[in-house]
Amino acid sequence: MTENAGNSLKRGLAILEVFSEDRLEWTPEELMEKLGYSRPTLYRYLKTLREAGLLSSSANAGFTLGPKVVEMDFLLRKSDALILNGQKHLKNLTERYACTALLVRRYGGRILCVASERSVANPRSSYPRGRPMPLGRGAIARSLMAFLPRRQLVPMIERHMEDLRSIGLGNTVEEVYESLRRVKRAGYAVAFGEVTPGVVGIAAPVYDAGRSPVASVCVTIAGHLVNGNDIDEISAHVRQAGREISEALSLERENGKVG
Amino acid sequence: MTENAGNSLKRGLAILEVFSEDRLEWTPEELMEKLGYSRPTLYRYLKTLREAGLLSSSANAGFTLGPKVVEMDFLLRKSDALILNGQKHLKNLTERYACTALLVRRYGGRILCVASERSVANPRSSYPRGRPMPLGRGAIARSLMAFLPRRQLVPMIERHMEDLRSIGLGNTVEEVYESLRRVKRAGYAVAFGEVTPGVVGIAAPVYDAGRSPVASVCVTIAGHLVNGNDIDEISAHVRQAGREISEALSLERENGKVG
DNA sequence: ACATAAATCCCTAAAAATGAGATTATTGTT
DNA sequence: AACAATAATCTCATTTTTAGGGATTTATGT
Repeated sequence: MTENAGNSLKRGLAILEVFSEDRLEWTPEELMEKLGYSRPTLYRYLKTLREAGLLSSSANAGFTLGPKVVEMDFLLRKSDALILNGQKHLKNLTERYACTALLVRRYGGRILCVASERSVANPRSSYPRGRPMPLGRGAIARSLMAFLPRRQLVPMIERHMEDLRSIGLGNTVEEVYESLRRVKRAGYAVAFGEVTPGVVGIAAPVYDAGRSPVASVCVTIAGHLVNGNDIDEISAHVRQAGREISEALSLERENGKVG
Repeated sequence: MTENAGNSLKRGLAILEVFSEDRLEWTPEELMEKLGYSRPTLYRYLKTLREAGLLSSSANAGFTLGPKVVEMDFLLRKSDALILNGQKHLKNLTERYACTALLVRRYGGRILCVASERSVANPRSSYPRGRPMPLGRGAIARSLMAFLPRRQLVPMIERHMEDLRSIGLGNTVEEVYESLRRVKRAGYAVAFGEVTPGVVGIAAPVYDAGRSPVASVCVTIAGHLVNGNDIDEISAHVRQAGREISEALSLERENGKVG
């Protein structure tokens, strides 16, 4: 089904790709169907992946992701410069406002929350650590898109034109592009209830060393808690956090990784 | 260095194995040395793993684990029956006592915390989610070992004889075995400062369907907060939690996975 | 004990992996 | 800005795996 011809590592890893929020469990039969692998081949892959701890099979049920994932996640939290440098800024933000603060990383056409802190009991924001977020809507997505170079940006706009139009960013690619230019000039993005109804998102980009942002720092806060002035104040802090994290990242870069 | 001959999936996945808490970052050069792969081969693997999001490379630094790990961890949290069923029991325990409550899973010769809750500000216990725990010491390890069948147990005792002796479980394999039998009869394990000084651990096994426990539920609590009676009380709750989680797991098993 | 389904084994043609060495990017330096 | 040093990629012939049909074994349920 998928065309992963000729590369047994890739073919094996493709199995990990089929797990998603709506499909947390797969039987060998289903995997054969989905991936088009023959029975013995599939079983060979599954065996290897299970031995590596990446998959886990419980008798009656099918296969799920395995405990090695938990271990790797722990290691990642200890090694990801973005998380390590960003955490304290998230703390600052949640201490100052009744909000959820997120670090969202861009990778391979997606954006993904990698760290979050919150100072409100019932978080209306529905994107905990690890859940991929929509690309076409929300302050975070926009704070990343707006700062991309035109070459990367235009195709992305085209891909998400429908969403972008529906939130009123413009009806043509050029109009959207212009809207995003304004976001870029402002240095941050604000969204009112685009992702979660009633929740305001305020996001600013984080840079690594290059021209394109690698991540976004974002505050989500209940709409009824804030007015225009509050948003101005918060966004100043969010931008500041974005700048400081960026600086920390590029410093680390220069000196080579430290410790 | 490692003998992973003839299996490119295995060889590729072996790269993920070298990441550890003391070694969060690897350069290609180091990986070649460690794994004994040729330069082009290694780079091919790295490319594939990076494309899959499992690795991430930042220019100046080497390779680290990648964002896909975060995503998979999110999915795992949503699909692991142990976590799903156990979470509320952890909550119960932390609400009742000023403690940290853990779920620890056994896999491939290791034990690994997969979920934790805490009701104390500064957690003395040093094993957050994802960090592999020592096998030879601590209530958790013992609550898992004690319930293994002799065949599996004896070699494990031998492997960890040094630790086991140092905590006073016995000087010979037979003596340790007898001590563990007593733990089994009691139905739970208690440890005083074996893993973290000043911290008491109380753990009970969790079963899946078979004879050997698949996990352990554990409470760690500051030693100065508890006396003998408290420990009796807590351990009753911990055992109860273990039983209830086990029951939930085997029910799910019988009916096939539900959700 | 028996039937049914699930997982593994066996095998060889066909395809992919491998690595030495050359080549090309990338980065840092004067 | 040219250059040196390093890092990453490419080429290609050879060797090694891989893949998958079909048979077989093992597990599972009745």
